[in-house]
Amino acid sequence: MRLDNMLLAEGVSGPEKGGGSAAAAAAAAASGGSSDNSIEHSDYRAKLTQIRQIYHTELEKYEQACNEFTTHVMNLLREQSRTRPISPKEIERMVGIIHRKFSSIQMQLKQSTCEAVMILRSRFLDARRKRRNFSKQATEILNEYFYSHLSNPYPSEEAKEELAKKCSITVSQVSNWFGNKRIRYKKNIGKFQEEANLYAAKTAVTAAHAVAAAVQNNQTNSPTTPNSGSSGSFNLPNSGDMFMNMQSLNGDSYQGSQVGANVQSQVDTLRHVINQTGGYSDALGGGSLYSPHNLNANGGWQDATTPSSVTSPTEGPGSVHSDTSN
DNA sequence: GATCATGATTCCGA
DNA sequence: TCGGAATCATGATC
Repeated sequence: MRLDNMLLAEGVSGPEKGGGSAAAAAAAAASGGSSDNSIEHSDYRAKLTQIRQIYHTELEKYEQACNEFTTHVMNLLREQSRTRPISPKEIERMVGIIHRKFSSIQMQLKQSTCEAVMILRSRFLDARRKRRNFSKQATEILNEYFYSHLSNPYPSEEAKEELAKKCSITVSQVSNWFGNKRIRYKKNIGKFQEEANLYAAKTAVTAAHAVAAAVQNNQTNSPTTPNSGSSGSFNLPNSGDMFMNMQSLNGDSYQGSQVGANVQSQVDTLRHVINQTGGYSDALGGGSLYSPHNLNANGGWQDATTPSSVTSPTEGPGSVHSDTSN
């Protein structure tokens, strides 16, 4: 029954018209539905049609053989009935045996056809074989998210869905991408530095605006806010202190508020820009402009299992930022 | 065709 | 179940 269903689903058995179209549609869906696969899909359909033809030919042959053999046995029994009495029940039993034998052969045929289809599918539709690079836009969106959430590059389910929608890929592809990105970034931070610079610079203006707005907002709400001497402008030469100020802003004045949450992610980017402007030297960086400050001593991401808004990304063991104000 | 980049899969541990 | 790590398989570039 399962074999029948599968063959039906694959378009091997069932009505001839449109045979394999469902499978071809599945193929299109599996490979992202891009039109550049149409040649391969037609190839797939051709092979499927070939399997279908062989299956039907063999099936017909078996049915014919079954009928012929049944007739032959019936004739033999008829001849034997001249010498000994043969009951209709015996004839029925013999026919039953023959049909069972042939149906088991048919089952084998179905099984091997299924196998052939599975092999065909794996060969043509295996995602690994059909790997396609994401579009430039998709990669940019993913990278922007990654580098702007560097302190905690673990998007929530909602964020993954949002990214998937934006990039026209699946949620699992987003998960794969972040999995690969995290591990490759961690393995070779130096290699990704340039990329990080690019995306950090891209979002720097936004970050600056967000932080400036936050600072202004903070000043409006509490005029006696400490560490707010620069009035919203960035004091790059002393960026270590400035970052502490931002930490203070984020942690003290805006903790728990929506603004604070937004600023937090922007801060990651901004910190990077600060590093790039030469105002921040990293003792652990080994000459690296973009220091792996978000990785803890064990090589894991800081706060990997806790929301980034709860703990400061630069706090904790191994942080070289924590006491620069002294 | 060698090499690198990258998306997907698998295995394993927490 | 999720994420890290290793690996595979394919695409892109030279």
